Amino acid sequence: MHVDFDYFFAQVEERENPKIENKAVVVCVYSGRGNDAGAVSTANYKARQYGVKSGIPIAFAKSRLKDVEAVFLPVNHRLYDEVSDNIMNILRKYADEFEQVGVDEAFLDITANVDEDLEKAKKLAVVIKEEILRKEKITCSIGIGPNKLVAKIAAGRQKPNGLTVVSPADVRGFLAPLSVREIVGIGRKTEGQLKNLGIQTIGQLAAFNLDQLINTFGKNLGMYFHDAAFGIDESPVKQRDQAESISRIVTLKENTRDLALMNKEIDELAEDIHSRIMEQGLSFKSVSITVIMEDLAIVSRSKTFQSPIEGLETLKKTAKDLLEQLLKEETEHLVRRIGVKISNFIMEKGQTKLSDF
DNA sequence: GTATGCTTTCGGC
DNA sequence: TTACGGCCGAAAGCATAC
Repeated sequence: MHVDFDYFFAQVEERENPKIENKAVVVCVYSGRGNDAGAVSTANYKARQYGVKSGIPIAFAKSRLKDVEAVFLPVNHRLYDEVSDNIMNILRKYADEFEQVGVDEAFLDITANVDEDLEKAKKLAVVIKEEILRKEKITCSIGIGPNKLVAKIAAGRQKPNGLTVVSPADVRGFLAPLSVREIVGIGRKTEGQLKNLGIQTIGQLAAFNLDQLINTFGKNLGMYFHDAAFGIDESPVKQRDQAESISRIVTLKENTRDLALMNKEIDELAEDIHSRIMEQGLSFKSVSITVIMEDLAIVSRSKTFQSPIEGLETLKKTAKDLLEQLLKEETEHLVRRIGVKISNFIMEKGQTKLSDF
């Protein structure tokens, strides 16, 4: 089973203030540059009718909604995290195995819980939806299928407040008309390569010769695509207890190439990230920086050490060195935003286990 | 030729 | 007319290993 909370941040805001729920609700990340500088994080369905969606500039959204009753709100992550935790705890109760994906999605293995009975599974989904609505006043869309691949695609078919059940017998027919892009692992580039082979739908992918797929994509990917087209996916629902990376990014007050100024920002970002990792008693092997230029081009650099990094100072120095090197290579533009990321986590001595690592 | 791991970019929300 | 966040994991590309 895959559960997806509907237009999550905006829905939480509607819940907090029901007066706005008939209006367009737009949750925004303001960059601090004044006016309406910033981007839309999420919008409710009323706003989406006017083309307002995640990622577009706030000023653009305002212009699209100028003739509509609309509410623009700043993101309140603490609130969304709390509601998310509450809902995740409801979901966890019903799962043999539970896998949270981000703040608003989860996979539940319910095979044993419903005795492999699809009717029971559907009833369980209704119970779950009712409990989440009653306790947290939030709707979600649920997909049920024989595996994660099918369940996730199913959850995306009917939104918001949807429930889509795909029985093993129906899997082929359900998938056949859908775009290959619905398959996790097929992005824009792979979609293009498949199109060159005359493949656009999952049905066409299923009908395609396996050997030729392997010739084009290699054994691993070729077999994965072939299986996926038939709705075959053995990947387990697996608890994730540690994020794979921790990052922070800021928008600078003004575009600049002043290294000293940017180094000060890096210090702050690094300190913040470092304090979070220390709380969890983890160390890390990789440091990355991301720079977004004035033309919004994104450039990044990273460095992986052979053994875990201990100190905050090493993190800061590594990030600053990466930035200096990057700016030597990118000499054309001013810098608009700057970010620091750590990954490749290693547990400190004395801890038992870090799953997946 | 394929697998693996690292680096950089992409894309969802 | 233009407008532009912050975070995460996935995808893509490449080098090297087997």
